[in-house]
Amino acid sequence: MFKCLCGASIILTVRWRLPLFLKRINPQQRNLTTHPLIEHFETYLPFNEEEKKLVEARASLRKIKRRQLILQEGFACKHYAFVVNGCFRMYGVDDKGTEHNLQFAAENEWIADIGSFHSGKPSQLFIEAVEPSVILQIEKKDLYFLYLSIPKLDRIFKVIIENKYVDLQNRVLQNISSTAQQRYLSFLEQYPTLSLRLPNAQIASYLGITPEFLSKIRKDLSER
Amino acid sequence: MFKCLCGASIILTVRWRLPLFLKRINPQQRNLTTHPLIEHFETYLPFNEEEKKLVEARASLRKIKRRQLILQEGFACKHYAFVVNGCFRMYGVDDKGTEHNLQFAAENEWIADIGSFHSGKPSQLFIEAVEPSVILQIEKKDLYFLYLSIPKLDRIFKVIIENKYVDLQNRVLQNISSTAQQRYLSFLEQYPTLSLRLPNAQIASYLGITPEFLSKIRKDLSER
DNA sequence: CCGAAATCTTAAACCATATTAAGGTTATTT
DNA sequence: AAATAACCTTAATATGGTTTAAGATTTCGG
Repeated sequence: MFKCLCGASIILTVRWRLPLFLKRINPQQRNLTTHPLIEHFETYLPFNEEEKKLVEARASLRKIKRRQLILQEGFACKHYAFVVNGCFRMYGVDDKGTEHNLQFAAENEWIADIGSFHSGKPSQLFIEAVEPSVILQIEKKDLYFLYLSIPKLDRIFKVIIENKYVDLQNRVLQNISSTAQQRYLSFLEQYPTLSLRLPNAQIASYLGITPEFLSKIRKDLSER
Repeated sequence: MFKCLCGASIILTVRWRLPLFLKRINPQQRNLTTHPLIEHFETYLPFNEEEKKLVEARASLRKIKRRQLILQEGFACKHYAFVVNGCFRMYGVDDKGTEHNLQFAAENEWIADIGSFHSGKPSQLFIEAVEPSVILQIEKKDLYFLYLSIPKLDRIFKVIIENKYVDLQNRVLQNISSTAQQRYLSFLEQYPTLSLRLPNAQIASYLGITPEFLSKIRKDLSER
């Protein structure tokens, strides 16, 4: 039940009300009895009532339109964003103006430019909603406060980022050792639902190839 | 002075004696008054005497020969290794038998297959000493004990891995957006000392190119 | 429901990098 | 110091992937 090292079981309480527009966006997909962030944290370790209140008070809900940016190159990354609903991409732009997708984040995932967030320096990256989305965002001072008042959050975020690190490392290994076709096939395998939600051009950008070449790969694959 | 959020200053005590062979390997490079791991941790947060003893009791020093493996594909990764002296590479092997370097780790860096370490599952990776080296290694049960008895270690390792994550993310961005020449130049810039210690073939493998092509890149660069 | 915008596909020419094979140089071991 | 192993370079050929340009299809906003 828990993603890390704790056997105790949890009793969920009905306390938090999801705004209407959230239900409209995706009415059936989510259990509406708990605050999404608490639900997320409790997949790692249990939280008591006081801790839950601390978290809820410092996370603010925000609705994001398709194509809206929540981080722009040149600005510091001010928030950690937890995706309640929808999907985002984080990308960099090279000198020719071409975008390169570094990461996608859908429901129950975090997205932020971690380096810029902690250093306060201008980011080199963009984060854009690829679907109409809802996030819970936490400001730096609030997250730091939460780390101090709920020490197990250090543990939880350590585990979260360890898992992201492992994924990223596998991606690097793939990038330096496989052909584009192999990378595309493992993307489909690793992110089957994402691959249906995203335009192919976005997937191509993530794989480090042109949309044209992905098109060719898809043709080759379908002809077998 | 500290790498994270704490202003207090530290008083170093002379308590730990480095074995002779370590001084032989690299006599002048390191301050010999403190245990290397404590020194490392205290660049993040200060440790009291009791905490230092806990850490020292659970880290074991190990001397590794050049080309010796400290992790092999098919075995679980049993230790977190902190490099006191020397240099390691972590690599995967593809179906053709070609090795692909994922990461190097020199003095004061950690190296482990984090996924395999936590899951206990067989690793797909190798970790090999590229120089005669000395490490301090911590077993899983000891590290988990330390996490429980010294909670700030959660914080410290969270920050360590956040930094590694940011580096890795930059590498992914480079891989999907730059030519091999650009990647080689930024490798030289980012790791100037490593680039002198490593054989070019190892650097090529890290960059995801063949040694022959790196050779051509170096020729092109020298002809300008 | 329409028009505009975004997305997907095809194909030819071109470029970056791999492969193969060979010879030359530098370290390590004995 | 010699022998061996590891490492580096060169060059010809082959391949994976890009570029460009154009047309076809789908999606979205009004």
